[in-house]
Amino acid sequence: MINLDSFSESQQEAITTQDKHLRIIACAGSGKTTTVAGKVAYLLDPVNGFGIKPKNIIAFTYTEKAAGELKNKILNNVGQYRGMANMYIGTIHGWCLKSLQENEYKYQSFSVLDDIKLKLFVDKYYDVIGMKEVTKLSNPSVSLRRFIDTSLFVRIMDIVRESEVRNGVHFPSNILKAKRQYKETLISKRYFDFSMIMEKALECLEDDTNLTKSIKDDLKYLIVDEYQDVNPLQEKLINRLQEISNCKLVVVGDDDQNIYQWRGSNNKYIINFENKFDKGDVKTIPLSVNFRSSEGVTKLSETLISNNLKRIPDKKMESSKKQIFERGNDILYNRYEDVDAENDGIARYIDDIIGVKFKENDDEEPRGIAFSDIAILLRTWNKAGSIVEALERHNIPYITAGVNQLFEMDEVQAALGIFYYLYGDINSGELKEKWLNIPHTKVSADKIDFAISKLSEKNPNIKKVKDNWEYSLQDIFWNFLGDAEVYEENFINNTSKDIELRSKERAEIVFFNLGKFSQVINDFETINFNSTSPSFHLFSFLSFITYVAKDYYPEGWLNNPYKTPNAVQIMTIHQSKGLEFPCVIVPGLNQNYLPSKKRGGLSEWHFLDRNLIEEQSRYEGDEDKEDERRLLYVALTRSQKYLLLTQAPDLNNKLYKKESLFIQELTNAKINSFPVMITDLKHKFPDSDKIEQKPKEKIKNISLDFTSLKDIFDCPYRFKLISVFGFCYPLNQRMGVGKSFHNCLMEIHKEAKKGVLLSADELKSLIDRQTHFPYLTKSKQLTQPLLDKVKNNVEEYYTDNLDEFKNIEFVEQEIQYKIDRNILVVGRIDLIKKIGESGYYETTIVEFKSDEDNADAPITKDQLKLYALGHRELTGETANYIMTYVIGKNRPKTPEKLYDNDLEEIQQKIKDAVALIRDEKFVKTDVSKICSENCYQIRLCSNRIKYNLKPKR
DNA sequence: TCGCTGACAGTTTTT
DNA sequence: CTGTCAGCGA
Repeated sequence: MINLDSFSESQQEAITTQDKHLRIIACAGSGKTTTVAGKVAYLLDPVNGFGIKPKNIIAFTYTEKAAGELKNKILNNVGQYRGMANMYIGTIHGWCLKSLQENEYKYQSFSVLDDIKLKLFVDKYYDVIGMKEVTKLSNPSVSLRRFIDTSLFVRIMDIVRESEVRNGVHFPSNILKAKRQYKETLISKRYFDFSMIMEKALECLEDDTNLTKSIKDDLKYLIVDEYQDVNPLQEKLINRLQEISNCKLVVVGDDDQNIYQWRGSNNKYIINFENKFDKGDVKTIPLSVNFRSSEGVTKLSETLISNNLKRIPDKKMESSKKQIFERGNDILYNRYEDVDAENDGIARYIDDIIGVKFKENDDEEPRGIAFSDIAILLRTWNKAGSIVEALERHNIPYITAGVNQLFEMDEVQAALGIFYYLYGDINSGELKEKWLNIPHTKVSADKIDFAISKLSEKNPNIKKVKDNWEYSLQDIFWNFLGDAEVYEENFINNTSKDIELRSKERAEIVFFNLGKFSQVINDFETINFNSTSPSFHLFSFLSFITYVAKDYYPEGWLNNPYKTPNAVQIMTIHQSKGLEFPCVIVPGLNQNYLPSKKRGGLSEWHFLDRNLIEEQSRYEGDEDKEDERRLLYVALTRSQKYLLLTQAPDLNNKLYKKESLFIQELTNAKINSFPVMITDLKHKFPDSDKIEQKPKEKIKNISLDFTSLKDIFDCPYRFKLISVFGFCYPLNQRMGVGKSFHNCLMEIHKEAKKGVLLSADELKSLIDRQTHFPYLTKSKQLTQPLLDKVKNNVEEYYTDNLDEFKNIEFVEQEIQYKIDRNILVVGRIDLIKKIGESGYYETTIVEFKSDEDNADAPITKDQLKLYALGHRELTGETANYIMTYVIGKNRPKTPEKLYDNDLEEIQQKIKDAVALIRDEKFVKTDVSKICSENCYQIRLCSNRIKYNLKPKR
């Protein structure tokens, strides 16, 4: 199955060593992911006789993106191996959440708060969440302030839980009290934050729980990628998993690339890994050949990093010399008069290098370097602005996380105006003007007037609104856009072909920013929907925007996750980790920038005693600048061949005048003429050697769940609005009915599968536990009917289906299905039933819908067919029937026979859908029936005009 | 060349 | 709040 010949000797050793704990020290560009994927395939391969199944392996990665890449490579290696959905590949957090929810039913109804929502939550519950307890060390009468110090509080809570307490000391009582109140408040509202997921999972593993048992039985190999970035809590969890299961631990990483120490990660775990085990049980395999970079790049990087003392001794990095190093040409260090000249020099360099011949591999035909082959790597974002200006002067296309502040954009100001108007801060004329001021808009003044007039129905002071506490800002936003006919096409002004293209992009940016604003509303309402009267809800939202949101939303980024345009990429060094580029530019090599100045100002350490935390200094940066040196090391090793380092004194900032001390270290390289210093701006690359630029084809991995597929099947343009632009649906009080049903049934089925029959009381407490309506407002008249509805229907389901429970084969079975090399469809099947005797039986895949869903829609059949594909991947068998069960009506539909060509059909349908995404053909479905019946997005779609539809309100 | 003083400026981000 | 640096006096 797997061909070892394609791997280097040390890679082969890493792959085939299976009887020891393994530390793989993988230098930059050493083919780390490929090797790990090879290792997994090797372990699974029946030929090798290890008897390892997918469920015996867990692989932790640092990000979901990395997980996707690893998963993809593994799947491409193992071929037709079955049951791959049972192997966990993902983040530690992801695993913890999944395991918690599978192990303890009560956590099923919990959700995880991200950064922004967490801060909103903390601000909302300021009085009880423990923030007031945290006081200044120098002056205990000063405590953390609401809104202003929220980030500090969250950071302190993270440090307190994720770091290690120094031996012999413990936290003062106020911190402990704060921690307890913080956790209790989150739990009481059924929320986790990221640390708590890990804490709870660890607690779970410390007892003799089902989770502990399943780990003990199943886990044989635990792979941890990017091990240098593990923090103390994660290390504890990893150790615990190993201890319970006695599995082999495989850690992969590079201590020189630890750049997240300020987030608590600790290099010592990878450095001291071998000490954890007996000598004969553990092995270190260095992957020291860098297949990415030329010898020039590797030597230069090595010279730099050798100045670090706290690292694994005797480390080497050798270039595979796949890229030829051309001395004096590839690696440049340019110094300029001032920053303007520096930025201009960078732009001219880019102009110059475009079209230079480049080969990924020796045996390839060369292509011309394209814009997308070039990355500008920054230490801080504040450098981006002036570089972008220079690139614009030179007409060089670029993509960046965003230079403009979200709330400075005209369209966002206009959107915000809707709410200022409702609150009475601006008048209708001012609101109208804001909308008509958006550049290139074709939205008509009359329609704006109409939309404004409609807003009067939502005035929070009129009686109808005042008495109804369900007041959705999101809904107001969508309806305004609909009434005003704010469609994407209304921002495209096509006069000439060239302008048309740009104008299309501009229209997309407008919509992207509006989508981002929709997410701002969503973040706010997720936390604050159920608390206040309409007028106070509006007031709080505007306060949030004015005082808080600016800091919480640093920028709106326009990054299409599904394609990489041919443009220079501007990003931070941190973000560039794991990436590679033929050409890397590192500007601003000044003291205080790279290495950056230590941070002053009010910090968490004014509230939390430094002496309590083991190795506290890593949070703040070390004296020897080792952290910053690693950062430059990461930047340099992103380059395959071309590297431009620049420096110039900044006339406007006295801190950035002196050259970085790292330049000295680079110059001290023993190799002659490293680096080559020039200050002239002449052409470096002769035009005669250049050919046409040709971007490298970067096919991104796509992982799709049924929700996104459903959007594409129904209407690709809806997919664009939701998944590309990011518009969010309004929240409402009834939300949670479907999920409550689903969770109840899950617990019932899981218990039934174990053979447990529930008493009436047990069923009642089950329903209690699983019923959750996160957005119910204070007006209580809805609460009881909703609770009754879930209760009655679930109880009825239980009694009606007692006989069926013996046939349950799988509950909540995860599936994945690989469509082609880069597309993975994932999902979870509610229920699979198996009826009959051995040798002759029939399987039925069941999907539950509540009566509010459109259970009869053909799309539901597609969903079931897709699950059947996943089921076949898992078991090798094709299910016989598919069936929908409508809970509200408590009546199953008759199972439908499933045919082989059903599976082929759905497979083709998915392929077609993915092709639409890849080619960005987000066409509007041209069927008025679909548009009118179930499309909320019709408000933002020109089909509304075409079919003259009035959206339901 | 050393020490003092005042003015100035002010990260990185995933789960 | 605090690291950094230019300017100043000795």
